[in-house]
Amino acid sequence: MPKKLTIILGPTAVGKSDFAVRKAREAASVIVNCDSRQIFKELNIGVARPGPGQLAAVPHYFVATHSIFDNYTAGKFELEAMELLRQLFEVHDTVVMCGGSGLYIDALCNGLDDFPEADPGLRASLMQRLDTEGIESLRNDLRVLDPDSYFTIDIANRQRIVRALEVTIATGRPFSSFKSSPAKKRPFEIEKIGLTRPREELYYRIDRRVDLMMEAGLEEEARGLYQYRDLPALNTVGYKELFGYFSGEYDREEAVRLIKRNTRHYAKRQITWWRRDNAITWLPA
RNA sequence: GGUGCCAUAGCUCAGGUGGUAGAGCAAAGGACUGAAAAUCCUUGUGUCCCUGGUUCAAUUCCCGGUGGCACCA
Repeated sequence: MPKKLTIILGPTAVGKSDFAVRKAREAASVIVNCDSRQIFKELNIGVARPGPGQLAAVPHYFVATHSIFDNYTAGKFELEAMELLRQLFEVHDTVVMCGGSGLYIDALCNGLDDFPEADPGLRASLMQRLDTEGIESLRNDLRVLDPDSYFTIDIANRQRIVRALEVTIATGRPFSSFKSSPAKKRPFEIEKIGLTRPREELYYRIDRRVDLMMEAGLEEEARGLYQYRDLPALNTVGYKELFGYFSGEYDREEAVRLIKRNTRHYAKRQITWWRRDNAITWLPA
């Protein structure tokens, strides 16, 4: 029996979770989350984690299973999700995956290139240099150490420069030399279903959902995490804006406005990411 | 009813002594290989309320409308 992974994707607040639950029940199967924030047990309200009803209806994996202190990455997700799927396909012919993290989905479907483990302290020191010496200094290093990357990656993007440098320095091999592997072959069929809604409707749902999150106690949840606000995992829409309110940069109303706006921007970026993927079957939600 | 002020981008408003206009916010488009709900790049979207007049030319000046606000009745 051929195994099939059905991936439910689409912009935030489009209605993926409910759709995935229906899909999983039809197939008497389970749901594997591929949302980079719902995976954290410390984040609940602000990341619209599946509710008790949804969790009871269908077994969910990778929901609230990891910690914001773990330094999670797309690479780890690829490995862990592949191992999980291997186990699940021993029991099921179909598995449903649901989530909005485009990079995680691509990592799972096509695989990331196999970069060796990087030194964890290296990024911190590069970030330090970014602060003290400026981005131009790191650019110059990259131009010398890995000219190919220097001319191909987005030179205005700090994260890209730091990433290329950290791999190059840690391994002694240019970052660019790791890339270009063909897509990895997966031992199962992949079906991608993208959910869509008219932009106006999607934005209305986002605004309403943010209001509901605030009513549900998002402020308290964020307040409890304020002390950890520098963790990468807390650089997250719904939390970072409240942190700004807590630190006195603006009032609560402004924080809510920013959450709504940034969620809309996020949805737009997701739409852009998937627009180029013609393996997706698009359905109205 | 009278008088005054206002009418410009999706919103709040600048501006031009006549040559079709620009800020903030909002928004739109794009990129993306271990931070990805991250990070980065690009873009002003407009009957300047309507009609008529003056003028080579009116969004700008003038007459008259319409709508809004304020004050007086």
